Amino acid sequence: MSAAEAPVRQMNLAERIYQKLKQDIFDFQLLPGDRFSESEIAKRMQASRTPVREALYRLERDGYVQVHFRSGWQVRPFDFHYFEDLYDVRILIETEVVKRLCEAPDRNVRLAGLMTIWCCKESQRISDSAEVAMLDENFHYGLVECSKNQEMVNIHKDVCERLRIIRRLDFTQSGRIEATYNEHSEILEKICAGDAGLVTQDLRHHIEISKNTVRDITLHRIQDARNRYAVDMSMK
Amino acid sequence: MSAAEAPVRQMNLAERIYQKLKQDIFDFQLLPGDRFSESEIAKRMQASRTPVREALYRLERDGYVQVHFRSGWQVRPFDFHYFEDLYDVRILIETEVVKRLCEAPDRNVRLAGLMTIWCCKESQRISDSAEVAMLDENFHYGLVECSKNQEMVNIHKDVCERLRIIRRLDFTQSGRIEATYNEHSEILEKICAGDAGLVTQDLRHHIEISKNTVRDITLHRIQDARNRYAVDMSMK
DNA sequence: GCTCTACAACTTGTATACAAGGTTGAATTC
DNA sequence: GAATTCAACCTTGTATACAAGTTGTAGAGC
Repeated sequence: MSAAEAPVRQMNLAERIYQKLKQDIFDFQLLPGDRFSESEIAKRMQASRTPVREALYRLERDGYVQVHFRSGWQVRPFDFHYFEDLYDVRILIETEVVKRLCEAPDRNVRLAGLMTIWCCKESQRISDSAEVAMLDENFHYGLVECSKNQEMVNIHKDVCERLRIIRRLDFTQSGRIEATYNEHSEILEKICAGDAGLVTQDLRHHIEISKNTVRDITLHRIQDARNRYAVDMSMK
Repeated sequence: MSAAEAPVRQMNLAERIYQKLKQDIFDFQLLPGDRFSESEIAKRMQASRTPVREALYRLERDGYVQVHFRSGWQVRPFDFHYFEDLYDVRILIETEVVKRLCEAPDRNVRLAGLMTIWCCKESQRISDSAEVAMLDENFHYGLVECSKNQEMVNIHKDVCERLRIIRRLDFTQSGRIEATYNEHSEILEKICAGDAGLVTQDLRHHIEISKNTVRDITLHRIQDARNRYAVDMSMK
C-alpha cells in the first residue's frame, strides 16, 4: 500500500498495470491457460478498461497473453519448445559476442567489472540465491553489452526477459550457486586468455545446463501454484 | 483504393491504421522527424482516437515513432548506426542457420523451393525490380525458416521488417538484380555442397553489400521526399 | 525593442457509454 | 432422455467526454 502511494509517480497507469500483470504471471498468480476479462483486471487494479487494454496489448506482443475475439483473454500456455528455441538464440548471441571479445585488445578493461564480481575469493562469494540469480542475469547482460551492438543488446535482453519466468527457478537447486561461480570465472579468464574456441564451448555448455534443468523444476512449480490456488478457492 | 475496400474485412480498425501508418512511414509520406497528433491521424483515417492510439503504441514499440508526454508524436529520426547494428544481427542469424543447414542431410529437400526460383536459366529470371525485391526478402526468410527454430525465425523477421524501410531502395540500382541472382544461386549451391566455411563467407559478403549501398541511397531519397513535400505544401 | 507573464489552444491520459458479436444454459421439441 | 433453439448475458471493439499538463503567443511592463 505504502509503495503504491509513494510520492513519486512518474509511470502512468497503463505502465504500472503492465508491470503488475507481468509480475503476476511471473509469480504464477496468473497461471498459464488462465482466462480472464478486461473488466475483471480493471476492477482488481481499480482503473478503467482503457489503460488495462493498453497493458494487455503490450503483453500480447511480448507473448505472455493472447486475446480471443470478443471472448476474453488468456495467459499463454507454457510451451517448452518455445523456451528451448529462446535458449538457442541466447547461446547464438552470447557466443558471438564472446568470440568478438576474444579478438578485442581492450577486453581486460571491458570485463573488469564482471571479474571483480565473479573471480573473487571463495570467502567473498554471495550465497543468497535470489541475489545470485540477479548477478547471474547481469553477468550475461554484461557480456553482451561489451559487444557495442545496441540492437544485439536489446534482442538479447528481450530474450532473457522472456526466459526469466523459468530461469529464476534455477538457483533453487543446491550446488547451482557454486557451479555458477566456477563457470563464470572460468569463462571470464578464458576470454582474457583469448581462446575463442574453448570459451564458446564453455559458454554454450554453461547455458545448456540451465536449459536442461529448468524444465522439470518449472513443471513442478506450476503444479504447486495450481494446488495452492485450488486451496484458496475452496476457502472462499 | 479497390484493395482497401475489398469485401473481406477481417482486420479491425486499429490493425488497419497500424498498417497504413507504417506504410506511410515506409513511403516517406511521413518523414523522420515529423511531428503529429493523435487527433490529426484520427481525422485522416476517419476513426476515433482509440484505435489510432493502439496503432501508435504498437509503432512505438516497433521503434518507428515516439510519444512526447502531452506534446504530440514524432516519427523517429533515421539513425544509420541503428541500421548497421540490425544488419549485423541479420548476418549473425543467417550465417548460423546456413551453418546448421550444411550439416543437415535433408538440406536438398528443404531448399528445393528456393532453388527453383534462384537457380534457373538466365532467360527465366525476373527483371521487375519490385518483384525481385520481394523474392529477395523471401529468399532470406526462406533460409531462416529451414532452421526449425521458430523464435529465430520471428526475430529475423522482425529485424528484416525494420530494415525494409531502407532495403527496398536497394534494387533501384542497375546491375543489382543480376548480381542478386548470381549470389543467391551460388549460396544455394554451396549449401548443397555442404561447405559451411565458404557459404557463410559468401552470405556475409552478400548481406554486407546491401548494408553498404543503402546508406547513400536512403539519404538521397529522404531529401527527395522532403523536397516534394515542400512543393506540395506551397501549392495548398 | 526586449523580457516576462498570463492565458488560450492544443496535447495526451483516463473514464465511460455504446455497438456488435460470441457464449452459455435453460426451455422446448422430438 | 437427447438434440436444438433462442434469449439473456458477457466479451471485446470503438467513440466520446473529461481531466491534467504543455506550448506558443499576445500583451503589459520596462
